[in-house]
Amino acid sequence: MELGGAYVDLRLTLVDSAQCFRWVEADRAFGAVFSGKPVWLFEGARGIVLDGGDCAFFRNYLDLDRDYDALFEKYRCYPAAKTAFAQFPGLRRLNQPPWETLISFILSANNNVSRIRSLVMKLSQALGERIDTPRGALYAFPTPQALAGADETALRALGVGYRAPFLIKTAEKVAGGFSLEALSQMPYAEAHKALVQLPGVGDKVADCVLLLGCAHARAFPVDVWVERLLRNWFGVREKNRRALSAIARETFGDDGGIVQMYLFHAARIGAIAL
DNA sequence: GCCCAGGAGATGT
DNA sequence: ACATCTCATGGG
Repeated sequence: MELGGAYVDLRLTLVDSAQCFRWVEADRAFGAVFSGKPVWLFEGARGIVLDGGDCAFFRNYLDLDRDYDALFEKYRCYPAAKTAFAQFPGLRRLNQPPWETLISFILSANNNVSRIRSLVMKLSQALGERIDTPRGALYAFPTPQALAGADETALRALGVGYRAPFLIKTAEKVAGGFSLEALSQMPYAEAHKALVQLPGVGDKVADCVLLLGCAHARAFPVDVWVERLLRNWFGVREKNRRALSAIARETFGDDGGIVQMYLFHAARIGAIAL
């Protein structure tokens, strides 16, 4: 089934941009499990082709109904942003399920991208349902119940280290009724305040979850790369990251988080100087 | 062997 | 409120 819409660079969007850590590549297609069903995405002659899964869901997942050309126009007055837009055509902000975004970014704290991906894969293989497809085996992301019931020692054996109790306690809260779905309906500030109540979730992880899992495009995560970038390209003087994020939200406004994604990736791979 | 990684939590001031 | 320490692990 063809999704249509603008050009999407699947490898960049699903893997290399480090928004998501659970897609596997096989035979020029990208596979994962959603709602218990295997899904493969690949680039066809007339746009993205979806094999399995719901068309409307993946149109939203890939943010296909957003006008990125209009967004580029809106923010091209910032030289760093203009450069990043030109470097990465086909990069989209993913709208992921909030649960897997939450757990993935708890794992991201003080960690590197290749290891985050390795941990997400190991978690899925250990605690998620296996589904065999013609292109190979896929594993579902562990459910809140599965993770809440996991043994801390077993999680540590997978390599998650000191984050093991964070994962279990947060999973217990979600399994116990903490509504992640409600976050997308709240104002940004209220949703952020609710998220940082969860163990292992600070300001930065909360912003990643809001931006990539809760449709809050104004959320502006500030990590080491974005901090340097804001100081050197935008002359921001604030000392701590909370203040930096607040200034960035005021500066960039409603779609600032999407700009952040381009800036982060450009900074991380060295495409723009810091 | 050392430094770093899409930081967060605990503690001390 | 703000600065400083510690926290596992393995990739580069």
